[in-house]
Amino acid sequence: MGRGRVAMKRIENPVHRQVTFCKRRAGLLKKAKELSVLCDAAIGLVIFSAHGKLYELATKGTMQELIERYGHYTGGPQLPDEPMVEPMEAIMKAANRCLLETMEENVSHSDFTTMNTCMQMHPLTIGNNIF
Amino acid sequence: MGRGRVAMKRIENPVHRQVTFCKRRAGLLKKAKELSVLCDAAIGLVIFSAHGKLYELATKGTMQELIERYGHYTGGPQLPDEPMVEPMEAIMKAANRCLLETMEENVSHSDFTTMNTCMQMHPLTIGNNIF
DNA sequence: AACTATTTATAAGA
DNA sequence: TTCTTATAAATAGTT
Repeated sequence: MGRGRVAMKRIENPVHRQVTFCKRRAGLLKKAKELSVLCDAAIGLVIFSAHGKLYELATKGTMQELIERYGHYTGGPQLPDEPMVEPMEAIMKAANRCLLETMEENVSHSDFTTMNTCMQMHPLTIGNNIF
Repeated sequence: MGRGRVAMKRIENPVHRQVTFCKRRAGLLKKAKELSVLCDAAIGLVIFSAHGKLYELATKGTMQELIERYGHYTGGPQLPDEPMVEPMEAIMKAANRCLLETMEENVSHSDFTTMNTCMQMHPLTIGNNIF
Protein backbone atom coordinates (compact mmCIF):
# COMPACT_ATOMS: atom_id res chain seq x y z
CA MET A 1 0.00 0.00 0.00
CA GLY A 2 1.69 3.07 -1.15
CA ARG A 3 4.04 4.12 -3.84
CA GLY A 4 6.07 0.99 -3.76
CA ARG A 5 5.88 -2.56 -2.61
CA VAL A 6 7.59 -3.32 0.61
CA ALA A 7 9.62 -6.45 1.27
CA MET A 8 8.33 -8.42 4.23
CA LYS A 9 11.45 -8.10 6.32
CA ARG A 10 12.78 -5.81 8.98
CA ILE A 11 13.17 -2.24 7.75
CA GLU A 12 16.81 -1.50 8.33
CA ASN A 13 16.70 2.29 8.08
CA PRO A 14 15.82 3.43 11.64
CA VAL A 15 13.93 6.50 10.49
CA HIS A 16 11.84 4.59 8.00
CA ARG A 17 11.25 1.87 10.54
CA GLN A 18 10.05 4.32 13.16
CA VAL A 19 7.72 6.09 10.74
CA THR A 20 6.28 2.83 9.51
CA PHE A 21 5.86 1.65 13.09
CA CYS A 22 3.77 4.72 13.93
CA LYS A 23 1.63 4.48 10.82
CA ARG A 24 0.97 0.77 10.95
CA ARG A 25 0.46 0.77 14.69
CA ALA A 26 -2.36 3.26 14.22
CA GLY A 27 -3.73 1.20 11.35
CA LEU A 28 -3.68 -2.00 13.38
CA LEU A 29 -5.51 -0.39 16.27
CA LYS A 30 -8.13 0.97 13.92
CA LYS A 31 -8.63 -2.44 12.34
CA ALA A 32 -8.89 -4.07 15.74
CA LYS A 33 -11.53 -1.63 16.86
CA GLU A 34 -13.48 -2.01 13.63
CA LEU A 35 -13.52 -5.79 13.96
CA SER A 36 -14.70 -5.54 17.53
CA VAL A 37 -17.51 -3.14 16.66
CA LEU A 38 -18.68 -4.71 13.42
CA CYS A 39 -18.58 -8.28 14.64
CA ASP A 40 -19.26 -7.87 18.33
CA ALA A 41 -15.92 -9.40 19.23
CA ALA A 42 -13.66 -8.71 22.18
CA ILE A 43 -10.05 -8.03 21.31
CA GLY A 44 -6.88 -7.69 23.30
CA LEU A 45 -3.90 -6.17 21.55
CA VAL A 46 -0.49 -5.51 23.01
CA ILE A 47 2.35 -3.98 21.03
CA PHE A 48 5.91 -3.83 22.25
CA SER A 49 8.34 -1.67 20.34
CA ALA A 50 11.65 -3.15 19.32
CA HIS A 51 13.10 -1.70 22.50
CA GLY A 52 10.59 -3.44 24.70
CA LYS A 53 8.44 -0.45 25.48
CA LEU A 54 4.75 -1.17 25.82
CA TYR A 55 3.23 1.09 23.25
CA GLU A 56 -0.38 0.13 22.92
CA LEU A 57 -2.95 -2.15 24.23
CA ALA A 58 -6.58 -2.24 23.40
CA THR A 59 -9.61 -4.31 23.98
CA LYS A 60 -13.26 -3.84 23.37
CA GLY A 61 -14.01 -3.99 27.08
CA THR A 62 -13.13 -7.71 27.04
CA MET A 63 -14.02 -8.53 30.66
CA GLN A 64 -17.00 -6.22 31.05
CA GLU A 65 -18.53 -7.43 27.82
CA LEU A 66 -18.14 -11.03 28.86
CA ILE A 67 -19.58 -10.40 32.26
CA GLU A 68 -22.57 -8.69 30.78
CA ARG A 69 -23.03 -11.45 28.26
CA TYR A 70 -22.60 -14.42 30.54
CA GLY A 71 -23.44 -13.00 33.93
CA HIS A 72 -26.78 -14.80 34.00
CA TYR A 73 -25.13 -18.19 33.95
CA THR A 74 -24.89 -18.74 37.66
CA GLY A 75 -25.48 -22.41 38.07
CA GLY A 76 -26.67 -25.63 36.54
CA PRO A 77 -25.24 -27.52 33.60
CA GLN A 78 -25.21 -25.90 30.19
CA LEU A 79 -25.72 -29.24 28.50
CA PRO A 80 -26.68 -32.60 29.98
CA ASP A 81 -23.72 -34.29 31.65
CA GLU A 82 -21.60 -31.21 31.14
CA PRO A 83 -20.43 -29.67 34.39
CA MET A 84 -21.25 -26.00 34.73
CA VAL A 85 -18.22 -23.78 34.42
CA GLU A 86 -18.31 -20.08 34.92
CA PRO A 87 -17.95 -18.97 31.29
CA MET A 88 -15.48 -16.19 31.94
CA GLU A 89 -13.38 -18.49 34.07
CA ALA A 90 -13.48 -21.10 31.32
CA ILE A 91 -12.39 -18.54 28.77
CA MET A 92 -9.50 -17.31 30.86
CA LYS A 93 -8.50 -20.88 31.60
CA ALA A 94 -8.60 -21.90 27.95
CA ALA A 95 -6.67 -18.86 26.84
CA ASN A 96 -4.07 -19.39 29.49
CA ARG A 97 -3.69 -23.07 28.68
CA CYS A 98 -3.30 -22.33 24.99
CA LEU A 99 -0.71 -19.66 25.65
CA LEU A 100 1.28 -21.82 28.01
CA GLU A 101 1.26 -24.75 25.63
CA THR A 102 2.48 -22.55 22.81
CA MET A 103 5.14 -21.19 25.09
CA GLU A 104 6.31 -24.63 26.12
CA GLU A 105 6.53 -25.73 22.51
CA ASN A 106 8.60 -22.81 21.35
CA VAL A 107 11.00 -21.90 24.11
CA SER A 108 14.06 -23.63 25.47
CA HIS A 109 13.93 -25.13 28.93
CA SER A 110 16.06 -22.50 30.66
CA ASP A 111 14.14 -19.67 29.05
CA PHE A 112 10.89 -21.30 30.00
CA THR A 113 11.91 -21.46 33.64
CA THR A 114 12.82 -17.79 33.63
CA MET A 115 9.61 -16.84 31.90
CA ASN A 116 7.47 -18.94 34.15
CA THR A 117 8.92 -17.39 37.27
CA CYS A 118 8.46 -13.95 35.83
CA MET A 119 4.87 -14.60 34.85
CA GLN A 120 3.98 -16.00 38.22
CA MET A 121 5.23 -12.81 39.82
CA HIS A 122 3.57 -10.54 37.30
CA PRO A 123 0.75 -12.29 35.49
CA LEU A 124 -0.34 -10.33 32.47
CA THR A 125 -4.07 -10.06 32.26
CA ILE A 126 -6.43 -8.74 29.67
CA GLY A 127 -7.91 -5.56 30.97
CA ASN A 128 -10.65 -3.28 29.80
CA ASN A 129 -11.48 -0.87 27.04
CA ILE A 130 -8.97 1.88 26.49
CA PHE A 131 -9.84 2.80 22.95
CA MET B 1 -13.15 -1.53 1.50
CA GLY B 2 -15.22 -3.23 -1.02
CA ARG B 3 -18.27 -2.47 -3.03
CA GLY B 4 -19.87 -0.33 -0.44
CA ARG B 5 -19.04 1.66 2.61
CA VAL B 6 -19.82 0.00 5.86
CA ALA B 7 -21.31 1.77 8.88
CA MET B 8 -19.16 1.45 11.97
CA LYS B 9 -21.69 -0.42 14.04
CA ARG B 10 -22.56 -4.00 14.79
CA ILE B 11 -23.58 -5.94 11.69
CA GLU B 12 -27.02 -7.20 12.50
CA ASN B 13 -27.32 -9.88 9.84
CA PRO B 14 -25.73 -12.97 11.42
CA VAL B 15 -24.46 -14.36 8.13
CA HIS B 16 -22.89 -11.10 7.07
CA ARG B 17 -21.43 -10.68 10.54
CA GLN B 18 -19.86 -14.13 10.48
CA VAL B 19 -18.39 -13.67 7.03
CA THR B 20 -16.98 -10.29 7.94
CA PHE B 21 -15.59 -11.72 11.16
CA CYS B 22 -13.67 -14.38 9.24
CA LYS B 23 -12.34 -11.98 6.65
CA ARG B 24 -11.32 -9.20 8.99
CA ARG B 25 -9.90 -11.59 11.54
CA ALA B 26 -7.54 -12.88 8.88
CA GLY B 27 -6.73 -9.34 7.82
CA LEU B 28 -5.97 -8.24 11.35
CA LEU B 29 -3.62 -11.15 11.91
CA LYS B 30 -1.82 -10.40 8.68
CA LYS B 31 -1.43 -6.76 9.63
CA ALA B 32 -0.17 -7.71 13.06
CA LYS B 33 2.42 -10.02 11.61
CA GLU B 34 3.54 -7.44 9.06
CA LEU B 35 3.99 -4.82 11.75
CA SER B 36 6.01 -7.21 13.86
CA VAL B 37 8.29 -8.17 10.98
CA LEU B 38 8.76 -4.77 9.38
CA CYS B 39 9.30 -2.88 12.61
CA ASP B 40 10.81 -5.54 14.82
CA ALA B 41 7.97 -5.29 17.30
CA ALA B 42 6.47 -7.96 19.53
CA ILE B 43 2.71 -8.24 19.37
CA GLY B 44 0.13 -10.08 21.38
CA LEU B 45 -3.32 -10.39 19.88
CA VAL B 46 -6.32 -12.15 21.35
CA ILE B 47 -9.68 -12.28 19.65
CA PHE B 48 -12.82 -13.54 21.31
CA SER B 49 -15.86 -14.13 19.14
CA ALA B 50 -19.15 -12.65 20.24
CA HIS B 51 -19.92 -15.98 21.87
CA GLY B 52 -16.79 -15.88 23.98
CA LYS B 53 -14.80 -18.43 22.04
CA LEU B 54 -11.09 -17.76 21.85
CA TYR B 55 -10.49 -17.63 18.14
CA GLU B 56 -7.00 -16.37 17.64
CA LEU B 57 -3.99 -15.24 19.43
CA ALA B 58 -0.69 -14.31 17.98
CA THR B 59 2.57 -12.82 18.99
CA LYS B 60 5.86 -12.43 17.31
CA GLY B 61 7.57 -14.66 19.83
CA THR B 62 7.08 -11.94 22.47
CA MET B 63 8.90 -13.67 25.35
CA GLN B 64 11.62 -15.33 23.31
CA GLU B 65 12.36 -12.14 21.43
CA LEU B 66 12.61 -10.20 24.64
CA ILE B 67 14.84 -12.78 26.24
CA GLU B 68 17.14 -12.73 23.25
CA ARG B 69 17.16 -8.97 23.21
CA TYR B 70 17.64 -8.32 26.91
CA GLY B 71 19.25 -11.51 28.10
CA HIS B 72 22.63 -9.83 28.42
CA TYR B 73 21.37 -7.43 31.06
CA THR B 74 22.16 -9.46 34.11
CA GLY B 75 23.22 -6.94 36.67
CA GLY B 76 24.32 -3.42 37.45
CA PRO B 77 22.33 -0.23 37.11
CA GLN B 78 21.21 0.89 33.66
CA LEU B 79 21.52 4.54 34.62
CA PRO B 80 23.16 6.15 37.66
CA ASP B 81 20.94 5.90 40.72
CA GLU B 82 18.49 3.70 38.84
CA PRO B 83 18.10 0.26 40.36
CA MET B 84 18.64 -2.55 37.91
CA VAL B 85 15.45 -4.32 36.99
CA GLU B 86 15.30 -7.37 34.84
CA PRO B 87 13.93 -5.83 31.63
CA MET B 88 11.49 -8.58 30.86
CA GLU B 89 10.21 -8.52 34.39
CA ALA B 90 9.86 -4.77 34.20
CA ILE B 91 7.92 -5.05 30.98
CA MET B 92 5.55 -7.64 32.38
CA LYS B 93 5.11 -5.59 35.51
CA ALA B 94 4.42 -2.39 33.61
CA ALA B 95 2.01 -4.08 31.26
CA ASN B 96 0.19 -5.68 34.14
CA ARG B 97 -0.02 -2.46 36.10
CA CYS B 98 -1.37 -0.62 33.08
CA LEU B 99 -3.95 -3.29 32.40
CA LEU B 100 -5.09 -3.44 36.00
CA GLU B 101 -5.41 0.33 36.22
CA THR B 102 -7.48 0.42 33.09
CA MET B 103 -9.61 -2.35 34.45
CA GLU B 104 -10.18 -0.59 37.76
CA GLU B 105 -11.18 2.58 35.98
CA ASN B 106 -13.74 0.97 33.74
CA VAL B 107 -15.42 -1.75 35.70
CA SER B 108 -17.87 -1.63 38.57
CA HIS B 109 -16.73 -2.77 42.00
CA SER B 110 -18.63 -6.07 42.04
CA ASP B 111 -17.47 -6.95 38.55
CA PHE B 112 -13.94 -6.06 39.48
CA THR B 113 -13.97 -8.42 42.42
CA THR B 114 -15.21 -11.25 40.24
CA MET B 115 -12.66 -10.50 37.57
CA ASN B 116 -9.82 -10.20 40.00
CA THR B 117 -10.57 -13.56 41.56
CA CYS B 118 -10.84 -15.13 38.14
CA MET B 119 -7.57 -13.65 36.96
CA GLN B 120 -5.73 -14.77 40.06
CA MET B 121 -6.85 -18.29 39.39
CA HIS B 122 -6.09 -18.19 35.70
CA PRO B 123 -3.66 -15.43 34.88
CA LEU B 124 -3.53 -14.78 31.17
CA THR B 125 -0.01 -14.51 29.93
CA ILE B 126 1.51 -13.58 26.64
CA GLY B 127 2.83 -16.69 25.03
CA ASN B 128 5.00 -17.37 22.06
CA ASN B 129 4.88 -17.28 18.32
CA ILE B 130 2.01 -19.18 16.77
CA PHE B 131 1.96 -17.51 13.41
C1' DA C 1 2.60 16.62 9.46
C1' DA C 2 0.34 16.60 4.91
C1' DC C 3 -0.10 14.87 0.45
C1' DT C 4 -1.14 11.27 -3.47
C1' DA C 5 0.11 7.46 -6.28
C1' DT C 6 -0.41 2.78 -5.52
C1' DT C 7 -0.99 -1.23 -3.23
C1' DT C 8 -3.96 -3.83 -0.25
C1' DA C 9 -8.14 -5.17 2.01
C1' DT C 10 -12.64 -6.43 1.50
C1' DA C 11 -18.10 -5.95 0.52
C1' DA C 12 -20.92 -7.82 -2.66
C1' DG C 13 -21.77 -10.87 -6.04
C1' DA C 14 -21.09 -15.26 -8.76
C1' DT D 1 -18.32 -21.74 0.70
C1' DT D 2 -14.57 -20.50 -2.22
C1' DC D 3 -13.46 -17.40 -6.02
C1' DT D 4 -14.00 -12.93 -8.36
C1' DT D 5 -14.06 -7.99 -8.85
C1' DA D 6 -15.35 -3.28 -8.06
C1' DT D 7 -14.26 -0.06 -4.58
C1' DA D 8 -12.97 1.68 -0.19
C1' DA D 9 -9.01 2.08 2.79
C1' DA D 10 -4.25 1.93 4.11
C1' DT D 11 0.12 3.48 3.41
C1' DA D 12 5.19 4.20 1.00
C1' DG D 13 7.52 7.62 -0.69
C1' DT D 14 7.44 12.44 -1.18
C1' DT D 15 6.90 17.46 0.06
